Amino acid sequence: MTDQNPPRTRTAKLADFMCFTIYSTNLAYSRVYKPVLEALGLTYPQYITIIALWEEDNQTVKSLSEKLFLEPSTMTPMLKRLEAMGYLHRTRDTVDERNVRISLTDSGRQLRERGFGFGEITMKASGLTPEEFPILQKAIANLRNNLLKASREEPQGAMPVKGLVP
Amino acid sequence: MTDQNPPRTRTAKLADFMCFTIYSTNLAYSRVYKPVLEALGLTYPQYITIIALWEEDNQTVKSLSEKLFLEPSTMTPMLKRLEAMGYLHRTRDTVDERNVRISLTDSGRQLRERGFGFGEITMKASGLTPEEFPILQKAIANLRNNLLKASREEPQGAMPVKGLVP
DNA sequence: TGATAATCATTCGCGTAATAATTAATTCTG
DNA sequence: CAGAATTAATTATTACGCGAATGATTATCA
Repeated sequence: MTDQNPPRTRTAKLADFMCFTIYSTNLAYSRVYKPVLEALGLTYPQYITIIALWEEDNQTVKSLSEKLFLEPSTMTPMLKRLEAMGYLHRTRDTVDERNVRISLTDSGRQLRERGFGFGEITMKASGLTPEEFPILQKAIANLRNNLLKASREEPQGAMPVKGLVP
Repeated sequence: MTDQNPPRTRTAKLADFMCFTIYSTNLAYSRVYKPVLEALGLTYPQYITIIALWEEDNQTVKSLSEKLFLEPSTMTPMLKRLEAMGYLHRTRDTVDERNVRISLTDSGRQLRERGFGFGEITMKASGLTPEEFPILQKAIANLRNNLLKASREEPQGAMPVKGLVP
C-alpha cells in the first residue's frame, strides 16, 4: 500500500518522558536518604510507615496501605520486620477479627527523637528555596492524584492509536 | 495509654514530605502504565531500557546504567531477561573485552510500532495542559539533579542536629 | 617487563513491590 | 438461620534495586 517510510527519526527521547523524570527522581531521593536511614536501620518504606503511624496510631493494615499507596501484600512482610525490630505491635481487632491493628511501641515513638527530622537535609539537597518548594510539591501531588484517578477510571484504557510518537 | 485525640501533635505529616510525594507519584505512574506494559509483556525498567537503546544502540552496560541511573548489578539480570525475550543481544566488545555491548534485535526495534507511543495516554492522564507539562518536568528534573549532586558530595553527610522536625 | 592498580561485568543477599491464590471472618440475602 | 458474597490479611511467585564480593581484562608505572 502506501509506502509510509517516515524518515523522521523522531524517536521519543528518554528525557522527554515524565514517568522517567519521576522514576529517576525517586531513585535520587533514595540515595540522599540512604545514609540517614542506614544509621536508623530502616528502609524507606519502613520509614514512611513509622511516620504514618505517628500521624495516626492503631491503624489497620488496610488503612495504612491506602495512605501509603501500597498493597496489603506489600505491607505485611514489612510490618512483620518492624515488629521484629520492636517498633510496633500487630494485634487482631477484637471487634472485627479480620482486621489487624498496628500500634507503635515506646521504642517506635522514640525514633522521632533519634534524627528523624532531616527536613533540613532534604531542603538543602533539593536546591530549592523555601518559597518554591511547596509550590512544586503541590504541582506534583496534583499530577499524582490525576494519574491515580485515570488509573481507576480506565483499568484497560482505550487502546492508543499505534505508531503514535509523543 | 491515655486516649488519643491529640490536639497539637506537631508531628511532621506524611503529606509534607517531598520524598513521599515523589515516591507515591512513581507508584501512580506504574499503575497508569501497567495495562499497556502488560500488553507488551514488559516491565517498566525493561521499557525504559528499550527506549534508551532506540536513542543510541550498541551501548555498554555501564553507559546504559548511567543513563538510567541504575547500578550495573541491577542492569545485568534485566538485560538477560530482555535477551531471553529476543529483544536484544549481549556481546563482549572485541576491542576491550571488559565491556559488554547491548544491541537491539529486529524484534526489539519493532516494539516501537507496537503501541510504544503512549505519550497521548500519559498526557491525558496527567491532567496537565501542554503548556504546563514541560515546565513541571523541567522543575522536577532540576530537583533530581540537585539531589544527585548532593548525594555524591556528602556520602556520609554531616549528622543533623537531633530532634529537628521539618 | 612485571607487579599493581583500575575498570567492567557478574553474582549474591536483602528488602521491597506487584499480582494471584488462599484462608479466615463478617455481612448480606432468601 | 444457612449459604453466598464480601472483606481483610497472608502466602507464593516474579522482578527490581542496591551494596559487597568476585573474576576477568586493561592500564599504569616502577
